[in-house]
Amino acid sequence: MSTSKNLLYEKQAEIAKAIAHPLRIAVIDFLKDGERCVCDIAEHVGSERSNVSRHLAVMVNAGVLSCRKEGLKVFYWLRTPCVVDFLGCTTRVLKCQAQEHEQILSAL
Amino acid sequence: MSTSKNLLYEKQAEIAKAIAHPLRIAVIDFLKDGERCVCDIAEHVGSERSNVSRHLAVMVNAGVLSCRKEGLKVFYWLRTPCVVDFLGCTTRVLKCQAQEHEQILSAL
DNA sequence: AGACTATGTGAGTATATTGCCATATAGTTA
DNA sequence: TAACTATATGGCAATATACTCACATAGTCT
Repeated sequence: MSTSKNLLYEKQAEIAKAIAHPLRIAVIDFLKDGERCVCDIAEHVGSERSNVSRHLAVMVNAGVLSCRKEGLKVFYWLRTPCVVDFLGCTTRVLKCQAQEHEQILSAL
Repeated sequence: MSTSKNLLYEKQAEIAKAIAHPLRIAVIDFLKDGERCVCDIAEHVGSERSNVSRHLAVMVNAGVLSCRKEGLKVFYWLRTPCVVDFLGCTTRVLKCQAQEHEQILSAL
């Protein structure tokens, strides 16, 4: 495999890693309707602000989120809405798994 | 947030985690054209078979891949093609980042 | 200026992930 | 049966990640 391909895969993995956490997925799901401040996000996902702030930084760093300051608050939003589509893909995978389990059960 | 939602987010994160590795993304990209055996995958991504085997197991466990045995070989394939779309999403994120960097450069 | 609110960060601990080696397992072929 | 090939797995060391607490920073309001 070429070096440029490997570099691409690393970058893509970085983005996937930035999504691959229950709390961060909860944030993405919360932000699909528009921007929110840290305090609202923290309350919604039920975690400490310092913790949420760090998770948000990870996603901004990977290019998944953007943010803007307004007074005391910092608002975050999805920079590329297609990450929401990915959540749809994961539910498809889960449905696929559930169907298989059903088939196994009905064969018992 | 409800407990069922949290359970969903955890499952979704598990799937994202199963994708979030350069080698595993290389595998997904390789499998988009159809099933392949471990030895072919290992050669293509340029890594040890034992290592590749473990990564494949992670993805099967998460429901991203399926496999079948044929003689000595084990063939793996994408169980839900939409994970390939996710790779497209990551490249969109990267393009978005590149454009921003360009804008910054041209403003210097 | 001083009190207050929202957010970010350093440090430490706990836990998870990865890669490598050696070895086990399973199927093939002579 | 013995040698061989493909794949999987146990154990270990190195590294990365996550959470919590305390504290720092920055903006607001009186």
